[in-house]
Amino acid sequence: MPELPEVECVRRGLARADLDGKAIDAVWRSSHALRTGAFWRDEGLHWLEGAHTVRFDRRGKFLLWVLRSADDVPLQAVIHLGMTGRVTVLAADAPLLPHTHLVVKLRGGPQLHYSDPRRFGGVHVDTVAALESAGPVAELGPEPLGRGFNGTVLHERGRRSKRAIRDVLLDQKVVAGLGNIYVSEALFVAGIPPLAPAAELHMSAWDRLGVAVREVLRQGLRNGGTTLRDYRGTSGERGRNQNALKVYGRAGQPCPSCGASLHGYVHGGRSGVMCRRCQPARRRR
DNA sequence: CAAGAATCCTGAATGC
DNA sequence: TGCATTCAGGATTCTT
Repeated sequence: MPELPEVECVRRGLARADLDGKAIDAVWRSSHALRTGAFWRDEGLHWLEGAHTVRFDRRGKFLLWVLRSADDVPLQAVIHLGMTGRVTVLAADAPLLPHTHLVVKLRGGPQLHYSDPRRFGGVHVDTVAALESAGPVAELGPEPLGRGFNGTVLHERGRRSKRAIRDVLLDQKVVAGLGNIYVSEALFVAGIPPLAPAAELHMSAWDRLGVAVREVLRQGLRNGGTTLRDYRGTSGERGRNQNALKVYGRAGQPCPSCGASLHGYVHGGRSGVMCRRCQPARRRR
């Protein structure tokens, strides 16, 4: 499941593909619906025709394709990869990947394909002006790898919550870009039990968490993202961070720190992994 | 307001 | 071997 490091790797792949300034010649859309709802619509897709790429940005788990329309209006294609979404840069004559839902043909040859077997992802094109005032990107919390993010920021945004700290970290309005994998990893690194109520954490725990969140995300980035099953980069390449995960996906295996058997759990319909000895409800003094 | 469940979806993994 | 069932989960929406 793509989280911040995976989406950032996709962004970097697109930035390296040298697409800036290339105009869009054609847009093809499959008949299968992608994510729908109050925000996600197909209506803006036609704006892509004739637009050209300015750059690729990212906010949390959202990939932002920054464009300028044919009549010079600033646009963004907001792309969420959901669970199985992939953005692939392909040559002009490349065949469609399975479950391709959007193909954008650029002048001079290259194509961008959006494929997504489970269709939990979405693509939404709108003016920058509209996107700044409404929609999921407008409501995101701070970037965990951004300047000034630390335990104090997390504490400020989460300390009043009675929810489990793991649920607070998964809340994109609290901090943008974390999912199941990196939350499990960060809580392990910080030595905090996932189900501890956020309001009961000491400041020292928030500080450790602020450091740990950045550490695990940076490691994910360095390793080209985590490919447990579906994630691929813009050339179809797998990440390598799955080999570096300390706890996620390793339930039943020995804790890399103390050797105790790692504990898999489900909470709020989402699974996680922890070490009961290294992440005790009450910390040893 | 918050916690939990249902919803969307397909392919891989598991069960018999 | 083959068919049926289960599971996976990000974000939203509904229910309690």
